[in-house]
Amino acid sequence: MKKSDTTKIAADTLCCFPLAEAPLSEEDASDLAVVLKALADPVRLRLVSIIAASASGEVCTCDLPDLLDRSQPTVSHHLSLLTKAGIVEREQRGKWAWFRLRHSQIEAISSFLRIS
Amino acid sequence: MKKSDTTKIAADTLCCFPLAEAPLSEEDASDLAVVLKALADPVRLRLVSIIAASASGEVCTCDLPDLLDRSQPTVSHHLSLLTKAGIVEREQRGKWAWFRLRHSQIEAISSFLRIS
DNA sequence: CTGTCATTTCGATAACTGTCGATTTGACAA
DNA sequence: TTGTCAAATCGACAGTTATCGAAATGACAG
Repeated sequence: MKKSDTTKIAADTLCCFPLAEAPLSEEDASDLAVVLKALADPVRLRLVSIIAASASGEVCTCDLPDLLDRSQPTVSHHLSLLTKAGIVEREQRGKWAWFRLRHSQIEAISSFLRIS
Repeated sequence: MKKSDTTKIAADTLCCFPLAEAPLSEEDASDLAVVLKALADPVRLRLVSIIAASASGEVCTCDLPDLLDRSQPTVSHHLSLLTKAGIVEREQRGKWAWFRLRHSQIEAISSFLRIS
């Protein structure tokens, strides 16, 4: 995959190299680590679970600083990482931005780990 | 869960709070992040894939510095993190230590993320 | 075009993480 | 008990990451 494509990191790696099939190359491992690192943070896990658990499946950025007890720039930073990792997607609607999960990417991670 | 139990971090959290069910508490999110962080590193991903892909399902520590191109203390450090996160388990056999995956923990992570 | 308000970017700082050489600990054989 | 070799811990350092206030950018209404 191209290193320059930052919007769907490792999507093709996830789909093509199940964990148990063969030892990962250094490059594939690095790509995958980017996606997993995006999830492996308490604030981002809460962020993802807030979106996942919301009735409408989407959340307005404007509510997140309060819900997460973090400043607005910090929330923006975490949303940016999740977006780059392809885990959430952003939609501008009127004055505010809304985020929803990219279920396919989360499912891809889940499948990748399904080795038992 | 008890913070002091470092050998099976978040195993009960993983089993009981699927991602989409409700927003994670700060504490649950921190516990989960520990497990995901253990996976979210290129060296540790390669380590896990090497074990998963091995015919016998286990690997001798003695081979790992060469396979991973890292020093013995560095490999030991990564193995320690994976063990604390409950992702691998260690068995002393004669002079060497062998590691195998704890499939249940990896499957737990996989299930936790299965929200689609 | 201008003002307002949401969001990102910048800059700085503290905390965390990966890495390795050196040392210590630990298991086993004789 | 002692010697040998594997593995963990220690100490140090470089690179990364989370965080926030301040400033810049961007979207929208009038």
